[in-house]
Amino acid sequence: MDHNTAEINRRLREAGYRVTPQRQLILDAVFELGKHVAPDAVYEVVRRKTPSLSRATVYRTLHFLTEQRILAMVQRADGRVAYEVVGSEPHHHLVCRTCDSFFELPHSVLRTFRQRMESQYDFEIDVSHVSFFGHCTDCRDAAGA
Amino acid sequence: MDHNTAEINRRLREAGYRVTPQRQLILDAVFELGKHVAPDAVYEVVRRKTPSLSRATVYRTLHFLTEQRILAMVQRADGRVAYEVVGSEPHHHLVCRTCDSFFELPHSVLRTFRQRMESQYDFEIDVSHVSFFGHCTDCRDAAGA
DNA sequence: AGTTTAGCTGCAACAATTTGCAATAACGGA
DNA sequence: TCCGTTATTGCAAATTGTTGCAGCTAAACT
Repeated sequence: MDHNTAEINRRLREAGYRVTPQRQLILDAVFELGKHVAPDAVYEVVRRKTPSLSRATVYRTLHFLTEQRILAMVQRADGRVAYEVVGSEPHHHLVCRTCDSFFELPHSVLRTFRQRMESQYDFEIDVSHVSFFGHCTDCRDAAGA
Repeated sequence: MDHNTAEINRRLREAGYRVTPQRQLILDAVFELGKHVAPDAVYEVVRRKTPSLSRATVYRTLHFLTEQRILAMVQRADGRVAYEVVGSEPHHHLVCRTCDSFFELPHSVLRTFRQRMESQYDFEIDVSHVSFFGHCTDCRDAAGA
């Protein structure tokens, strides 16, 4: 896991926020855990290093890092949310409502759509991550059988 | 509020489910409350008529009616879910992450996108309702000032 | 109308998430 | 390096959402 902590810390401080050990631990945990990380999974990881760190801090920090565009909030099929690190290239997901599996889509599939929304409605879609829900081949086959 | 209760009841019974007073009350409440209805708002309404009706039943019924495609689950900017009645024509929303306001989009904006996902990935997107998150004109102006 | 039976509800315990508040500590300036 | 300001944390309580289970009742059949 090779994220540029210094750069992120600089961004936060520049915006008037503080870089606390809790925030660093939580961000490290999300990096370590990879994609679609649930709040509880983060809590389990950070609590091993710092048992005093509270659940409330995990939730608040995940929200905070999302506001700062360091993390992206992703919606899971069951309605709960998960998080992942905002990479250099945005990408999107097709999430199966039945089996909860997901497929990645390149950003390009939304590029023209986004531009259209911006010119037509003057609304700037946050494309760091978009999830589409539906049903994958396998589950459709299983249901239709 | 002029929804065809008889037609919905028929559909449910035909599928082997029961039409209970609780389900009717809850569906009426969603109709009455309009768009993007939160579970708790439904609970508050139905509890006035039937105080014994439990929160669990509200949540379970909202899920159930969503599975039956009578309601659609919509994602709010804060990650929580809300519900609305599935109309004859699907539509979508642009939801502002800052002020939580939303704009309706006609289904046509996703028609070709959906077809592409189906032919390219064999994934059938559930288009009864899709939410895009981002920032509206006003909030962008306010932030950028 | 009475009986059956399987779907549905209420309760209560539990899990997940948010919030108020007092104590703490990051960080800029002396 | 110490200090003061104020963002941030931890705790505990409040909200919000889920689940197991035992009793209830809608719907079908007679």
